[in-house]
Amino acid sequence: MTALTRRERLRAELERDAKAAARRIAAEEGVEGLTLAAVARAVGVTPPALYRYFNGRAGLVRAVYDDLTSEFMDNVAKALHRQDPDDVSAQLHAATRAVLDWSMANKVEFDLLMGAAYVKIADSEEGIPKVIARELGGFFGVPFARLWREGRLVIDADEDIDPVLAEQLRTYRTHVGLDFPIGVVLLMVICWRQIYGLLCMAVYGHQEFAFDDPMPLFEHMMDHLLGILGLERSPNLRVP
Amino acid sequence: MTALTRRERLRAELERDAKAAARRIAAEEGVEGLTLAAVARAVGVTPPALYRYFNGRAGLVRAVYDDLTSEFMDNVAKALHRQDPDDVSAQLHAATRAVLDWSMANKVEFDLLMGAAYVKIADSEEGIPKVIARELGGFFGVPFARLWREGRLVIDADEDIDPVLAEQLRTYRTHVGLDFPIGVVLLMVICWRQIYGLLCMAVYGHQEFAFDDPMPLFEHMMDHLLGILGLERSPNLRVP
DNA sequence: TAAAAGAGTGAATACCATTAACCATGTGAC
DNA sequence: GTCACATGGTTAATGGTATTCACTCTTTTA
Repeated sequence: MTALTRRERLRAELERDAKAAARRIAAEEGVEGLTLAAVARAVGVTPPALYRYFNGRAGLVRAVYDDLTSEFMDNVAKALHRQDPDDVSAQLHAATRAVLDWSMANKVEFDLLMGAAYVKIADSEEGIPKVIARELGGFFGVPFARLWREGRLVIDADEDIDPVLAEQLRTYRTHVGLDFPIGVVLLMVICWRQIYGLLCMAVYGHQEFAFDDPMPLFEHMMDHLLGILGLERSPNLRVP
Repeated sequence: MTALTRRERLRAELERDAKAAARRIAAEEGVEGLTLAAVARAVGVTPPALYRYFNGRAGLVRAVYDDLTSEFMDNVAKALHRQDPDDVSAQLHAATRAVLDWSMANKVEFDLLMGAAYVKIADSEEGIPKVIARELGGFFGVPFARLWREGRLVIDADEDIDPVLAEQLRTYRTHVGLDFPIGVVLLMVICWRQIYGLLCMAVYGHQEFAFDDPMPLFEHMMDHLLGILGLERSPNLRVP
């Protein structure tokens, strides 16, 4: 079965433990509190030992980042697949809500994946990490493509879009691997702008003094966004 | 004239220099690279000397934060007052654009004022800093109040707003010191959500691979937002 | 003019990352 | 089974950071 040698097994275990500890420490202390020394203490080795597993502190953060990407995307995908396969409204609603729920429950992780901390990783020598924006774009592209095929979307004609913006939308479309008109891409970006704004507001808490709970604003926004897409709030939304 | 003693003058000078150095270092190295030691080197003293001026590193960051708040608000106010006093469209457009321009030109500073780094300041023992969201809300409240008085706005009636959301909007209204219906407040929040989303997207660069220049999306958004408010893009917009 | 207040220094402590030299042990070839 | 080698850990050293404390020098002021 497991053709793993003792060494390989121990290595895999320590790597798993170290990443788990790193994730926990980051969540508790913030990314800046995620230190090699703390992780080393948590797993019972000396700090230099971790250099056999990660490329220094930057590599550790990068490893956490990679894990988070899968966790996040899995989460969103699960929320979507919990819905009726023909209920696009429920799919979009649930997936978007999953993004918000995960982000609120994992604020530090959000900062790493989709916020300010990302910039610092991208700048490091660890190479440009998988860009979540791309994956998420491709993910949400599926229901948008369906809506487009079904002729539900009211979009701008190519020639009505500012040429510079049109070029950017085409670049986006290529990178994310979509194949519908840039008017649809524009619609996606318009939706994402609002979702992302709400996310950052909620996670970074700049208006926490009034909007302590983001759900009312979220639901209000979803009604609006679904409306833009010619949809109505689904009566069959399934939330965990 | 200057009833300042020699000591007071020297102190004021060093404090000014230290904050200027801190601002420069933060912009170049990021907030995490803003160290007491670096500032001490820049102004030619030893690190402990700075404890006579700031409450440790947290106090230094806080001092920079406070300076940035004024700089930012001045900037936005100037952009607004450059416009025709009766051209609300131009005022809103220019003020919003000033927010974007400043943020793009001062990404680290944006992170401190309106992004993730703020959270860490707010959490520190330095006390809750002036909340920029409040000041900005009060600022943009003026043109909104005018539009409301002029009867241009199409808003939801109080009873059509979800009760929980309505309560949050009332709290926001109170804290920011506005006096129009919560439907107008909701309109402000809807606009801000989009603006803030665009800002974070542009500053944190998650979609930089396609939207390297945020201006086309910004102008597209402004047309939309002005439309929501029953306005048109002003032909007399004055940008610096 | 002498006491008090203020502003800086140097030393000490305690974190942190990172590298280098070194040692123990598991692995695999023979 | 034995032995060379790769692997994964150690300690020690370097250098960066914040922070506190004791001390000195200087300016202010009573």
